[in-house]
Amino acid sequence: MYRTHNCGELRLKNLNQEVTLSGWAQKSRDKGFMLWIDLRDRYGVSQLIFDEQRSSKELFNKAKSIGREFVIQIKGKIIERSSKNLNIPTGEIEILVSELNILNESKTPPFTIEDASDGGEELKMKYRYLDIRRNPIKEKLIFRHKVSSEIRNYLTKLDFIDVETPYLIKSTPEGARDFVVPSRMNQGEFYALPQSPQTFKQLLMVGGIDKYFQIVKCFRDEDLRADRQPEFTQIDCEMSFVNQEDILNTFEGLIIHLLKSIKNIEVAQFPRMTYEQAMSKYGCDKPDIRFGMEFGYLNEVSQNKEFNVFNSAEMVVGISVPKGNDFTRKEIDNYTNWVKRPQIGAKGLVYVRCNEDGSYKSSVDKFYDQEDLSNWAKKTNASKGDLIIVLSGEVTKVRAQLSALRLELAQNLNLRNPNEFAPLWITDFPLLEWDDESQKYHAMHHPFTSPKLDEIELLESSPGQVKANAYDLVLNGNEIGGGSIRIHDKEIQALMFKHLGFSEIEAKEQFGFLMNAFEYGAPPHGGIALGLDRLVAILHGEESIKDYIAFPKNNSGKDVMIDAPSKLNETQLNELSLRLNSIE
RNA sequence: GGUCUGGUAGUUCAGCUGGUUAGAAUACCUGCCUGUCACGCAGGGGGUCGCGGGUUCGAGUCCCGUCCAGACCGCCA
Repeated sequence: MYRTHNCGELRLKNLNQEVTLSGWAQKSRDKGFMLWIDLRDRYGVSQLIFDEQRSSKELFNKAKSIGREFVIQIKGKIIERSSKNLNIPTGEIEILVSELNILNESKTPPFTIEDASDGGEELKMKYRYLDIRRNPIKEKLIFRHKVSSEIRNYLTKLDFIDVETPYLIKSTPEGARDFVVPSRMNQGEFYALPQSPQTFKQLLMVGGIDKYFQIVKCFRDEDLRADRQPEFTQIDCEMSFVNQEDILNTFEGLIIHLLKSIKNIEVAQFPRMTYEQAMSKYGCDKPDIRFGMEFGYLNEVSQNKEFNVFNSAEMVVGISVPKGNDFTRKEIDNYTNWVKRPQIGAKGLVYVRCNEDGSYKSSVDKFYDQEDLSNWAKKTNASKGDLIIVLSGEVTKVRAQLSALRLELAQNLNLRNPNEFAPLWITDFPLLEWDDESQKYHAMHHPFTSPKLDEIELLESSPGQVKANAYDLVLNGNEIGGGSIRIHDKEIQALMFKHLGFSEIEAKEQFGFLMNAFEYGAPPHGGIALGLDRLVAILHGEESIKDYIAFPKNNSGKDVMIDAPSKLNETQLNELSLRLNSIE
């Protein structure tokens, strides 16, 4: 037997018990006459003690030879410490070791296995298995498990069933780039890994599985970010005989359940906002509503004066920064430079200081009098002591710029409290989105999303105006899920494909199986997919999903630990009848 | 595809406007230490300054190229 107890559970009440423990030697403190080893396993740390008087010379010397991260097994007696450490749960006891067995030696690890490690990101990725031994990473994995098991509990209780869908499926040109897998048995042909099990879950609805869920890996061959990995996990759900309201309520309930069961936080009913409202109030479709700073539109009160920058702008829009009048000139200059970076792309910013005496001091005093500025303050809800920041330009650009600045300001003013959770629904997304590159409309959500039926005639005349029965779940400024009521009528589906620029033949080739299924009594249905990695990270108070994935990829999509992706040898290529263009 | 930041000891970093033998902390090794828990004290070993080229009497430092890492923009139905 390797162990009778784990390293985290022993307390004073276990005094005088004989125990066997196994684990890793985290650290030894050799005091000459006495030697302590911190023995660590998944559950905690227990202190082992060896000394000149109570331990045999042989045992004492063996203990001295133990290096960091040796795997050892010991037998010993629980004794009370004569100097206690109340910082750790096991700090009142220690184990007087009588037998020591080295199960495995270890090289000195390249970084310290401690809560605050000295290792850098890259190194820790390369030795991910050592990083996982550290509490912060280990706890994140455990936290993820808690979240996913609560999700299973909640959905199972509501009669959802977990159905697995295939990973080797068909490539489609819509949406993100597919990861592609060559077929050996069907030479020259390729599978694609799913970007989501979308069509399969709809087929399950046709199959009568009226409540489906799956916690499932999805794959997208696009560039990475802190919150984006090429393979990621979705909580994929679909329901039949439901309308949008049913779905929102069901999954609002899921988030409420998670916040309650995991964070012990009660949240009220989620606010709802249409896409149009969100874009107008916050300039983006995933607003962080933990703080205000809503957009104030200033065209009326700023144009037709002498200031040409604003006069020629399509949109003039500002936000009021609470207590922003405290900013120094230098801080404001820094924000000016910040918005001028190519990533933001603004030409500059106009600011108005709202002084405590009720007067205004702006960077455009030459063009605007106190009354003008007081109108700006009204529009942006600014009070004394605030700072109004105004940007101008094309609608889509200036919204994105001011939205980014709003988040940056809130971040710096500590208004984005990671322990506060502000979920909301964004509804009524546009059905279609114009794509400049391909010069055609494509589905904003996906091609199976149902249009608002009363707007369907607009598809011909002004396709950009048609709204969809589509919704996103937003948490603290992050999109953590999105879904829609699907089309279940083959005529409407055919109409959609037509408007997305598919010929009948193309539509049949790519989605014929779905349209066939719709010939056999497809129920009305809809669903949602939530990003598990993101949800877990945000619930844990972080934005980067990397540490919540046991073995993540780096910035360029590589796994530096196993060195993937890697080259195929000639034999493998031949088997697949693939030949590489010379890339060397 | 683009913008920016970084690459110096096992590790994390410092190294100014170019100038003796490239430093600190930590880790590692040795010795000492009668209750440590970030133990302490003394000593020691450890460097192709990412790589290639250039400028210069002289390059870790300046220039060009390149590779790698990270953040962001594009992209992500």
